Amino acid sequence: MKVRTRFAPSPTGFLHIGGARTALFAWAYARRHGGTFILRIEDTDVARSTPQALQAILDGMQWLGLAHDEGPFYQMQRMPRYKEVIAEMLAAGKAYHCYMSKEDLDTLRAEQEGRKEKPRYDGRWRPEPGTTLPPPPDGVPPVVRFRNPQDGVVAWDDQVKGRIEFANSELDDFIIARADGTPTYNFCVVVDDRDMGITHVLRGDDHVNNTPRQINLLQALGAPVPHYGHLSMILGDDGQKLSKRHGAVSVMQYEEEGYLPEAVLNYLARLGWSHGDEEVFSMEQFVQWFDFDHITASAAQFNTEKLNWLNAHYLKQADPQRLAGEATRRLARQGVVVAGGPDMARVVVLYRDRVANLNELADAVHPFFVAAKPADEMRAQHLTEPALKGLSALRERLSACAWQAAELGQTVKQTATDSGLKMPQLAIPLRVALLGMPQSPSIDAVLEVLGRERVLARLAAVLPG
RNA sequence: GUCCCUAUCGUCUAGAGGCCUAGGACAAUACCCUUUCACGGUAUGAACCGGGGUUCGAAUCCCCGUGGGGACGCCA
Repeated sequence: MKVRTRFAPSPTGFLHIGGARTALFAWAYARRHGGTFILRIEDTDVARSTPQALQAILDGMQWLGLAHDEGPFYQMQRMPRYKEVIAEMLAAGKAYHCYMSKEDLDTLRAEQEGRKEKPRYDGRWRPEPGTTLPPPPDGVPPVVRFRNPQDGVVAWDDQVKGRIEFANSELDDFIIARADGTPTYNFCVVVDDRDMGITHVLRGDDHVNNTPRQINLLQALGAPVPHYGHLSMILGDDGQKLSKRHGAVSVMQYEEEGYLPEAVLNYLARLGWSHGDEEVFSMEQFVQWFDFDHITASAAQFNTEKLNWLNAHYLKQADPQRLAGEATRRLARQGVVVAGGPDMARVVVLYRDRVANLNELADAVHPFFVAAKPADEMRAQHLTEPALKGLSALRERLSACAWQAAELGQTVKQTATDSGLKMPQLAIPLRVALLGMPQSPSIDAVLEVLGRERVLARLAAVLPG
């Protein structure tokens, strides 16, 4: 059987970290088995769905590189199909019209809750042999309810949680079409999963309770039941549940914050799934290893520090041209133009193993392109009389020195000695003069990359006279 | 309230009855490297929710508690 998985977000918000992980796992499973990964947009909640949200989801998927093989399919475009199936079910007696009003339903629920019972529909319009239904009231458009089995259990072997059973007596005859004729979620999912030939459904474990209903529906339709795997939720850094109000952010926010997609992907893969002690791996490797046996059944807390570590790791080995492009773009957003400055790819190599994200990289690289006037305090502390003397001597030698790291380092060292200064007593003021800060990568590399012209000019700017 | 899920270091996890004196990673701490700051390296501390079973033997299996989460919509 050819594997077919799907990711089925509803466009009512951005793609958050939990959704991204679900998509990643479904994608990886399809890839792993040479199957098909399908994107389906569950946009039947017209009131809450927005084109912006849809775009945000598409952007997020693209940034992560989770390409779908089929779709996107839109449920709103499949209405005729749903109505067709509803008509079939009605005709076959697998579903029926229910004329109970919303108000009556609410009272029923209130009563049940008052009696500390699980609120559910009492089946008053369910046709049963031997009972006669009241005549349908005039002018009340009915909903369509699924005739759910009343006895026995629904069970499935969940790919991540193991066997799960529900007694049919716990379920009620849920609505599959509203009074206005539009189909409801559980029904659309079932028709789609069937029509699209989905073999493996991977989704958040908030859907566990929908699964028995969907299985019953599938069986009533005579459709095969796919394998289900319910992924536990991802909690925030503080262990709290993620919500719009609290901590839930778009995957695109990670892009903004300077994370590399491969770091986010690696982190997400490892959050709730494992392959022995492996921590750092490529998506190619992940796809080869991915299986359902090693998905964690319990909720996982998001850990930004570990993501940061992974991001720093991928930054260290990222291609300089790529990093240069990112740094340039991020600087441009701050209105900083890098054209005419030193070679960005070389500057970036100086910093890629010292920063944790692309924004830090852009900040670190900034002073190479914009000469920062050292603050007065910094001047007073570092650009002292003897230091300036040393810098002056150094400037002279630098104007003639061969422009190559080893040579430059030697020159600085020699100048320090000749000026009666210890290395840091000259190198730190030099950093302050050049970059406006007392710390930097090794001074010879900084000099080399900055270039003679700029070095001499920046030294001149701090030297008296 | 009812039903369902879940429980190993602070965090992510390894562990499918003896390989466990419970392993790895992040974080923490210490030291080393670096005549700057980082990076890096080495080392250390740190956990099987509780109680009952089953078994020669249980972190692993079963039951009961407890904690955490989810669902109970003419939302998805």
